[in-house]
Amino acid sequence: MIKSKPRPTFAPSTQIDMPKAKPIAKESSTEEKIKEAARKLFTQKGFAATRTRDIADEAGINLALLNYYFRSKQKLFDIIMMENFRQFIHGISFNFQDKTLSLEQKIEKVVSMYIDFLTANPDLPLFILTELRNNPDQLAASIEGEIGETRTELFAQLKVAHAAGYIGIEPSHLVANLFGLTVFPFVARPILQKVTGADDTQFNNLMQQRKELIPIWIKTMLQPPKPTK
Amino acid sequence: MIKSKPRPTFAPSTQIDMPKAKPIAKESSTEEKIKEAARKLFTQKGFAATRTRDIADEAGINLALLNYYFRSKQKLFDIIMMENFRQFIHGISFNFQDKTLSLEQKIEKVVSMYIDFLTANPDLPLFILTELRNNPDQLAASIEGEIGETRTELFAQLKVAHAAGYIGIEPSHLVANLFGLTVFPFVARPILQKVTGADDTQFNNLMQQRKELIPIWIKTMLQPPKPTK
DNA sequence: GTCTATAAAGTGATAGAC
DNA sequence: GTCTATCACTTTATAGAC
Repeated sequence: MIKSKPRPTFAPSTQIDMPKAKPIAKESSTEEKIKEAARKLFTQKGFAATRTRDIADEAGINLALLNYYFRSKQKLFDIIMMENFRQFIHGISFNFQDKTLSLEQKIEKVVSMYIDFLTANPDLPLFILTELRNNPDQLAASIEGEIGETRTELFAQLKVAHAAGYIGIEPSHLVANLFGLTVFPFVARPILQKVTGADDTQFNNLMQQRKELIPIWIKTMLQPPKPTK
Repeated sequence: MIKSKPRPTFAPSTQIDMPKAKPIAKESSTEEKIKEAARKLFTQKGFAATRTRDIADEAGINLALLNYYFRSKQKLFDIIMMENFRQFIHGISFNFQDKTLSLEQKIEKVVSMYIDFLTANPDLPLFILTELRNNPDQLAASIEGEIGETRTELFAQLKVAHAAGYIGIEPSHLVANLFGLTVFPFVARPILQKVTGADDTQFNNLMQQRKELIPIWIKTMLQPPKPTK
């Protein structure tokens, strides 16, 4: 049972469909099959290198159906892009908003959660970084909407803490280091495996180790400068 | 004075032209203009999103000339790709082969040189990472040729040093951290600027600071575990 | 060497039958 | 809702004049 979807002659091109609550949870509808195929290919190869025909083949349906459901390649991409991006930053937002956790605890949680997430979605960060460079402003609003308040507040707190000498690192460097240490290995995975000679299993083991190691390294950076003895 | 270039009917498609020593250094020949235009567009937008017409326009010449000189979009791309990649890893190779430097000194030099290099070529790392994911094996040989011996040797030394307890970090993590801390900020620059609120000048200042900071952080990681007192 | 014109193939999107 | 057939346009590449 699939809902009918009228095709507007002039769809407002700026509007992006938000994911709707599905009335039937388990059934993999045609619309959903197309979206999953599109997510796979767009995330792996990017917008320009992905052919709509390949998406249709991957979904096991006809090319015409793709346009029937999503009207255009661009609109389908916008939906995937938005969902990928929300997923990518949701974990940060979620953990950093938890006021019962100390800064160290927040870092531990975010690192651990992110390493699991990236292990399961290895192509996502490079996709985000690439397409975000192509649409510098499209996602400004998206970032604000998802983590705007938390970001502003947390960043202000960190700046105060640094100015007062409680932490020995500027917040900008802290953010760069936290995500550099956590995300970069997944982005540079092919090079790293080549350089270190690690196979897939060894690589995953190394990433698991980093759940413990990164918070230790970050904590050291956080320590205020020692008083000259 | 531009050299004539016969067009073979069946060019071996796997062969990639190596950069040749130019007899005339200063003159910007048509061939060179095309290459520079191609480098700019390919590096910014990737292979699939770049049109040969755009390259021709950017170079100020006709589309037919591009094919006259480089035979096909793919061959032109292969040349740019190879040159970009060699440039990207040359600095590492160069500094790590200098046997008069200690490990700490090598790290200082590589970080400093790389931050200047990435500041001048901000689009290069994302290009390398993206296109390298698309051609996993094409560059395996290239890495080996450029830094193969040095890599093997240095990595073996680090493993011995770690096993003997002289350094407190596994070599794989050291490599991941060194390049994560150095390269990642440039790759994630749009996000970082949004999150930290830094403008372009402030961003560049932060990167300059990291020339001093990253070696300090890395040195801390290198320290062997303290004996339990 | 450089151009204009055009071939040849690819690609997004639609019409219309069922 | 789903399909086949096809249009309209883009893009790479070549032919041939100068």
